Amino acid sequence: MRWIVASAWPYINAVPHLGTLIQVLSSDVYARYRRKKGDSVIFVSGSDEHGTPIEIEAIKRGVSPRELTDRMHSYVSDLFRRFGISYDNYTRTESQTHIRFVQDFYLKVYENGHIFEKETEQLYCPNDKMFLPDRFVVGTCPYCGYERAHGDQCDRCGRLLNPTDLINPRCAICGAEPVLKRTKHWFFDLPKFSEDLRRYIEENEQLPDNARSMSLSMIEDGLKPRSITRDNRWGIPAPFPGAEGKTIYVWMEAVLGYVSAVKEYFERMGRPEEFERFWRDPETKSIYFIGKDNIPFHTLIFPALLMSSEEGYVLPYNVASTEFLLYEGEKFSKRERRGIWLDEALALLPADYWRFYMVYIRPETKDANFSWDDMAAKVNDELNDTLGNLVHRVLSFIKSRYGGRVPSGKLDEESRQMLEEARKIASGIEEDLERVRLKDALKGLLEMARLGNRFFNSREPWRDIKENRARANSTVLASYNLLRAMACYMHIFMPFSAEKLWRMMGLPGEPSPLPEAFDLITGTELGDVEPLFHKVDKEELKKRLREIRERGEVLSARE
RNA sequence: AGCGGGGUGGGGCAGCCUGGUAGCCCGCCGGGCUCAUAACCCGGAGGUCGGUGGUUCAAAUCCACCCCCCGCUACCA
Repeated sequence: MRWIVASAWPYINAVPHLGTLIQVLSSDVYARYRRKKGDSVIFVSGSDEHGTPIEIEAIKRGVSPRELTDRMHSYVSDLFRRFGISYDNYTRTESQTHIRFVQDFYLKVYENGHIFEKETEQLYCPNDKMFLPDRFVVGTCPYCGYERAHGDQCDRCGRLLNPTDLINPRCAICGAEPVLKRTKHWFFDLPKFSEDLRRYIEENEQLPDNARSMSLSMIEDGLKPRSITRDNRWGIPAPFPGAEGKTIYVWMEAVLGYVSAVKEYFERMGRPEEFERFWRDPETKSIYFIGKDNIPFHTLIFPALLMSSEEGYVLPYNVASTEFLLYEGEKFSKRERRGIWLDEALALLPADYWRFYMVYIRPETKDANFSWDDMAAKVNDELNDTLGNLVHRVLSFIKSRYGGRVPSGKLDEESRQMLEEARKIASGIEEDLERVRLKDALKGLLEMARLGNRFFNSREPWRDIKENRARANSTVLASYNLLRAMACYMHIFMPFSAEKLWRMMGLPGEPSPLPEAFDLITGTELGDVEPLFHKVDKEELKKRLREIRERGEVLSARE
């Protein structure tokens, strides 16, 4: 089976925080699972680097947008690599392949008659010489009198606004008074696809309920044409006749990155024809990991765009969306330095600790909360004590009582039953992964560890070793093989630790594919054994985080 | 305001779609073990499932209304 696995493209005007990691990590777990099942997987994402906020950030720093995004792209790529994200291609919207692809794509859609132009009036800053997105106009709220209301919404009274409603409107960048100016834009005729979209959503029952209900109700309410051009300078030039000086709206081009990134990957591999095999084979399945705010883009706009190109691209098979992540009960806020940014996270703890905890609290049904108390509790009590300690007690037992060599011989009935039980838990893990219930899947791994602890306790091999060697052998052999299976599943969630465990167990290469996870191994010579995890001290971590910020040790701390 | 999600023992969550007297992890209390990172295992106390009303032999689970929290509302990305 062929799979395209993707995560939403992070907008790289700043270093991403832990909330962004949720999607990236979820998609990685899923991609790793599919590969370990033996599927053919291409896993892509990239930096979303066009648009007004980046242009402004660049002005603020006195560099060109391209210089800024060059730097950020390589910084962010490296962070993802260090988090163990196994992208086949993490690219960027400035990639030549992407730019050309987007232009060709929209020209095709244009020729197919799904794009029309329309004149509108918009606020323009004569000083910065640019049209201002609603968000970039500030002024006094006509309802509550709040003086720092934004053009789209008043942050104090919450009312939705039009930028022209504001009293005394100002450009958010320079403070000058904007003027109304006529401008022409190109629109995608989304409503035309309403019926096809409805059918698509209704027929794809694997789409999650939240995505389905939200999408169908939007169709019910009536879709509107979506503008695909902007008056930005920093972006992909719109290819339409008469659209000189216009660029493609970032959202409308970034979603096409899912296609162009695969194309780029295979071109680089020297097998361009594989691209067609992935994207045009109706059997190929694609899955997108996103936050719930992106649902309409992935269940409505993106599929409609793919339909409108008439190129036979496969529509999204699944859209795995999550709720939001809060930090100590509040929203992440860069301005108030509330949250944890990815480079800080890696300076605090190894990637696997974050991978473990982030999947553990993945906001699958409701907003989740990051708290230091909870994080320390989960890492210490579950990852370290339950899982880490099982590994250590079994391996060090083999070291001290068996000279580091796993016994060979036969498993007795009780040992076989234990492994049978583990196999059941493992198939539960796979079921959960199939249904993209990553949280439960991870808990299955802990359940295996509990099973192992229970087994080891009740069998008391430290007693048998003196009186009943054969029974002790069976206990140890079964426990060792349980660890081996666990390493295979752990590899999906915590790749670094799983590989380390594999080495400590004296096994060659990487943890095996899932179908081989329970093949019985005997007689192995262990490698060096040391604790797989250690406990964390939340006060220490918080102190360390303050230090990192005070000293500006990482980029996000200096931004 | 509209739309979507949530409100379950001290904390964190599952169950609700496919109704049958509540499950998991942590914490707490008591016990066991000593191979292990003061780790592990066993037992126990503790909730009537936001509120009200309804459907039903039976509701956390279905329906209605209400209260509270969060997110989105399509030119922020």
